[in-house]
Amino acid sequence: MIKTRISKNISCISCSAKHLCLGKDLTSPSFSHLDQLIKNVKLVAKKDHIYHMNHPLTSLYAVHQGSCKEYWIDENGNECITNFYFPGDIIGIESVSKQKYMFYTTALEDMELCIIPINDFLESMHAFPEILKRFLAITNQKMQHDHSTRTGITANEKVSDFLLNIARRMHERNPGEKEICLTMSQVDIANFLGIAAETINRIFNTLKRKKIIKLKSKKFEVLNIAELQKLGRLDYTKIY
Amino acid sequence: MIKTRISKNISCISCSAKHLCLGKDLTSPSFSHLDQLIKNVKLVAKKDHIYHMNHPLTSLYAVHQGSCKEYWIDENGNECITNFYFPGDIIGIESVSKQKYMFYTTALEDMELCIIPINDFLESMHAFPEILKRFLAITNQKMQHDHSTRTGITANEKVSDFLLNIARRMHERNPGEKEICLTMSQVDIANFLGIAAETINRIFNTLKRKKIIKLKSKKFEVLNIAELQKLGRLDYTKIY
DNA sequence: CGGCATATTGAAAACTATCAACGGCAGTGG
DNA sequence: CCACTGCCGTTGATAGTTTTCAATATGCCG
Repeated sequence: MIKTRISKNISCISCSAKHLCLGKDLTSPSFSHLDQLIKNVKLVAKKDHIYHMNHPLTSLYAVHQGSCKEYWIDENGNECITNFYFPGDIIGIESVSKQKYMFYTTALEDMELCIIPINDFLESMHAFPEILKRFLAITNQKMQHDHSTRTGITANEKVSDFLLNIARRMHERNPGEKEICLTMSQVDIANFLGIAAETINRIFNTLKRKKIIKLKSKKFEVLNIAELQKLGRLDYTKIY
Repeated sequence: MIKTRISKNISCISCSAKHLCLGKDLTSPSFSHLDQLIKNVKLVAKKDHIYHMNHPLTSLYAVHQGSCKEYWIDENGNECITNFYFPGDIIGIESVSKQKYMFYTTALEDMELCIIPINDFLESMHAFPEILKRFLAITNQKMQHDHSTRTGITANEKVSDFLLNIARRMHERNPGEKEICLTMSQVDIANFLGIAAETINRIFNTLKRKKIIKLKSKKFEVLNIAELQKLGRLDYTKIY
């Protein structure tokens, strides 16, 4: 198993997520600058923290490989999951202006994260309008995404929207692959959606019975996307 | 009653919401620039639209006076309210990068809105690092705010968090006044929180019976803030 | 003074959480 | 290598919450 540590050498140019990440839409000088900004990779072992809530914000991270969950702890000690992140996602954005991390983030599997030093990055936005524009776009996209994960009202709607959200994001990252690995547990999904884990499990079973999804252990696949959208509540025209 | 129209002459310098709005923390050259950027005020009558979903984004708006609701319409024709805005709030932020409004917004009462032409404003961010910094701070604040309105799970938690949210924002705007005017209807609150209007009404009555709030017609007041926070779920350390 | 939107209340139905028990699987340590 | 342990997923029964439906006030605006 890998240990959490810092490693060197990484390149945006050869990254498989560059069509989603910070570098998207950047032209030559901006892109090169960004590529040079990211010098180090942080390796994080499954279950380890990427950062802790209230710690000073030193960098944003771009997920290069793996997945993680973002959460806070309520007054009763419950883990309240706020987001899941996958390759190409930037984590820490909501924490920039307070200069401290607003949440905890832990790896759901062994991860590789590109370190984006925050001060260098803020300077880059001033120097390169394209980078500013891209950052605003990512921020906007995050606002829309975070909103879209909270549209469902009933448990059925929430679960349907959640599965479609995951399926869509995985499709962006690997269009050829229909089978998705759900790296988070059902308990994690329950905490994220604010419903009981048993309810999640029962809805999964119903969806399996209706042949709308396939799910075995962590292996997940949407079989009938139209039907799943009908069960959900999300306005898909707003996302694409 | 006022008609929806454009009016002239407005000044950030004398605005009562300048400690909350775009101009907050700006020093002399940036502040003056911002002040000059905002040339016109849009007057919107109660129930009229400020903008329509999917229309091209021409400007952001700063609420100068009044309040409004932001919403979209789901596939069944239900109005899904995503936010309420009050003086000093900037509306349209989530729509910047797509260059079209992502939601409908209508006035809950007669309003005065400062028009922030989007192209001029984007240029200002390049020219004045302070304005960029302030915009990033507002964007961050919005992300945190939008998140904080979605932490509650049970109906009681949602209503408690909602009332505290409103009370806190009104206190920022008018610290001396304990009595708050709830400009939105109970049906609006229901649509916003994703629970039935009858449930809202019953929880309001329970809170009144317990002397935690006072509520008569639109006039609202928190009588026991500590108790209301206990009923809610929000982590208040993250907001202040 | 209507007429319509909003607020209120009760009763029943639907939904979801909770509690409890069990099976399977993976990682740990002997 | 195997037994042990703990986490995760599964299922049923029950309790609790919330929605829905229906009927009745209340209040505001023209």
